Amino acid sequence: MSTRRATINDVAREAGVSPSTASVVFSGKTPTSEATRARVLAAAESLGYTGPDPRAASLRRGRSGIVGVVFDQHLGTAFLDPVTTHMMDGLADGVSRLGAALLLLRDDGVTVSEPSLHTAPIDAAVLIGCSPRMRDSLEIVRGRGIPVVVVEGDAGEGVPRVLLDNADAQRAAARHLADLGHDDVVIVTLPVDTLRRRGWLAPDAVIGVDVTADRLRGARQVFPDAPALAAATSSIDEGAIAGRTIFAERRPTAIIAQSDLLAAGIIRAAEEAGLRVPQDVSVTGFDGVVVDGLAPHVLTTLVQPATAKGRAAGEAVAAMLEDTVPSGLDLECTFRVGTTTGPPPTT
Amino acid sequence: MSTRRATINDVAREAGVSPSTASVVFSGKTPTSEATRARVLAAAESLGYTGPDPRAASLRRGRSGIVGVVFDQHLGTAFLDPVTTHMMDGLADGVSRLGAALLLLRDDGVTVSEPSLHTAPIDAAVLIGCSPRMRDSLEIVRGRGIPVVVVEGDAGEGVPRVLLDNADAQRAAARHLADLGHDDVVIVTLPVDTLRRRGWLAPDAVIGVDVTADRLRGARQVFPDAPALAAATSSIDEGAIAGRTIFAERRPTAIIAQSDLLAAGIIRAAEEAGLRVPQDVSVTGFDGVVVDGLAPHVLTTLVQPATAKGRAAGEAVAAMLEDTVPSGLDLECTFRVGTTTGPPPTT
DNA sequence: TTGTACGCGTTATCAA
DNA sequence: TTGATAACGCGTACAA
Repeated sequence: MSTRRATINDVAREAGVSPSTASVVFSGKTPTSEATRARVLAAAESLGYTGPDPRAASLRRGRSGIVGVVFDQHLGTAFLDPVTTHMMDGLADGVSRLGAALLLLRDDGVTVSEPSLHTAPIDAAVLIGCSPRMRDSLEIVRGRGIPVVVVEGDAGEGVPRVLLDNADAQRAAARHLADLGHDDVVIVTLPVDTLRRRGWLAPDAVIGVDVTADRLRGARQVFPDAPALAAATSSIDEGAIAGRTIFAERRPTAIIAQSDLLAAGIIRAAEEAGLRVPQDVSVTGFDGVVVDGLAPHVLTTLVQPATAKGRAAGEAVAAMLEDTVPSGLDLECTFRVGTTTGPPPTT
Repeated sequence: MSTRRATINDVAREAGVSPSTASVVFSGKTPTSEATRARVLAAAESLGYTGPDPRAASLRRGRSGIVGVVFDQHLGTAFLDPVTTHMMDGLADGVSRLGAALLLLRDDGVTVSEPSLHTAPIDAAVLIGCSPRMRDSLEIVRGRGIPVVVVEGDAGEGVPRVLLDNADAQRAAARHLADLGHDDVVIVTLPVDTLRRRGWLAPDAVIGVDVTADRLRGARQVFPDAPALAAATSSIDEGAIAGRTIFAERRPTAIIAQSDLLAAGIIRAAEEAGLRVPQDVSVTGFDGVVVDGLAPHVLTTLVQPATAKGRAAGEAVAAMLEDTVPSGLDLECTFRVGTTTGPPPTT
C-alpha cells in the first residue's frame, strides 16, 4: 500500500486503452464511447486514482487557476482591518466567474521561503495598494509576465487599477469642517512609508503611500497649513497614540483621521483627556466601517465601497485572463455626517 | 518580443553551462563556483529569465508549497465572522514556518470550475469544520492522499483535529445561569445543517454540525428540557430574528446563544420588546469576540482562543508535511462573566 | 473514436 | 564543481 500513487498511465493500462484516451475521459474534451468511459472509470476506481495530478496538468496547460492576492503586511493584521475583509469578500466574488481560487501572498521584501511572489504558481495577481513595497511587488510580478491589477495604488502605464476618489472625498469632509467654522485642524494620516514611522510630517515630506498622499492632499485643499501626524498603522490603538500625542501638545478644534479605526482611537484619547466629542473637538474618519466600542458615537466619515472595490478588481483579473483588456475603475466614497462633528467650541 | 518566455535551458545555453548547473544556481542546492554563477545570472538577466517556472518545479518536486483552507460557505461570509478572521490570523502564523501560502478554497458541493478541492495544487488542507459538507470535503481530500487537519469537526480515525471543549464550556455558562436561579431558558443555536434552516428544533432533531451539537449538549446537561431555536447563520441580524421569534411567543428568564453575534442580536431584540438585560432576561454568548454596538453591555460568554486554534492547525499541517505525526489538539474556552447575566426577575 | 509521440520546464541522481 | 540523463504526469496535435 505504500507504493506511489497511480497515474493516468496506470489507469490506461489497467483499462486497456491508451493514456490519451484515459485523459480524455477525465477532461471530457473529446467524446468517448460509453463503454471505454466506463472501463476507464472502473480502472481508476480500482487503482484509487482520483483524477489528474494538478501539478502536471497545470504545467501542461500553462494555467494554475490561482489568483494571488498580495498584501504588504502580516496577513493577520490585514484580516483584522474590516476594509480588507470586505474587499476580500468582493474579490472572491469577482474572480468566482473564473472559478479561480485566491492565494494569500505576502510580500515583505524578504524572500523567506516558497512560495513567494517570485515563485507562486499564479495566473494573475491583485496588489492591494497602500504601500510603497507595492512598487517592488509590481516589478516582480510584471517581470514574471503575470497580469496584474492594482487596487488603490499608482501602477504606472498599462496596469489596470481600481481607485477611490480619495482626495475628493477627503476634501468633502474637510469642507464640512470648514463650513462648521473650524480652522484649527490636525490631520492624522495612515502610514507614509514602508518603515511605518510615527510622527509629525514636515510640510515638504515626501509620502510614499498613494492613499495617504491623496487623502492628505484633499484635506490640505481646504486646510493648507494643517499639521499632519503619521500613524504606524490603521488601528484603534494607533489612533489613541496619535490622539495622546496631539492633546499633549495642542488643542485643535477638529481632527481629520484618515481611517475610522484611527478616528475611534483619537476619540478615545480625547475622552481620556477630558474632551467631549464633538463639543470640544470634532473628529472625522474615513472608510465607513463598523467600529466596535464607538457607540454611542456615529462617526462622521467617508463611506467607501470596499466590497465593490474587491469585486471590481476580481472582474478586471477575470477580463485579463480572458484576453479582454480591462479598463481601470474609479469608485466613489459617500460622505456621511455622524455625531462626531459639530461647531468648534466658542471659547 | 512576442516569443515564448525563456526557460532555464535557454539560460544554460546562453551561459554555456548545462541546464542542471543553471538550475542549481537558482536553487542553491549545491555550491557553484562564483564564476559560473555570475555567468548564469548574467545570461538570465539578458534573456529576461526571472526564475524557474513554479508549475514545472512543483511537478518535479511533488510539492507546491500551498496549503488549502477549505470553507463551507461563501468566503465573504466567512471573513465577516471575527472568529474566522482571528483563526486565519493564527493559521497564517502557524504555516509560516513552512513558508507555505494559503489557498482559499470553497467546497460548496458543486464542482464549478477549477481549481476546486479536487484539482487544487495543494500540499495539505485545513478544513474549517462546523459543516456537514465537511465530511464530503474530507473524503475528497483524503482520496487525493493529501494530509488534512480538521478544525472543530468530527474527522474519523487518524485525522488530526483541533478541537474546543465546546460542550464543557457551554455547560459552564448554563451552570452559571442555573446558579443564578434560572430555570426557564431558551437556547439559540448555530445552523444545524447545510440548509441553514431557521426554527424550533424537535427534541429528537438530528444535528449535523458538530459545534452546534456539542454546545447544545453542554447546555442540555444543565437544562435538559430547554427549547432550542436554530439560527440560519452566526450574525447579529440572525440573532435579532431569533430574539423576536422568542419574545413573540414566550418570556424566558435567560437565553443561551451559541455565538456572541447571535447574543448581540438577541439583546437588541429584547430591548425592542421593552425588556431590560439582565434585569428581565439574561443572555449568554459564545466566542468572546468584540461585538460592535453592544456597549455598554459586556457579554457573559465563553472566550475561545480563536487565534490559537488557527495556529495549532497550521502547526499540525507543518508537522504532517515534515512527516511527523501531529496529535490533535484540544483547546479550552474561558468563561467570562459580563453584565448581561443576573438573577431572574422575582415576579 | 482511439492511439502514437512528443513536449511542457524543471530537478534528482549519479558519474565524471 | 559540473554535466548527462531520466523522469515528474499530463494534454494534445495528428494520424489512423
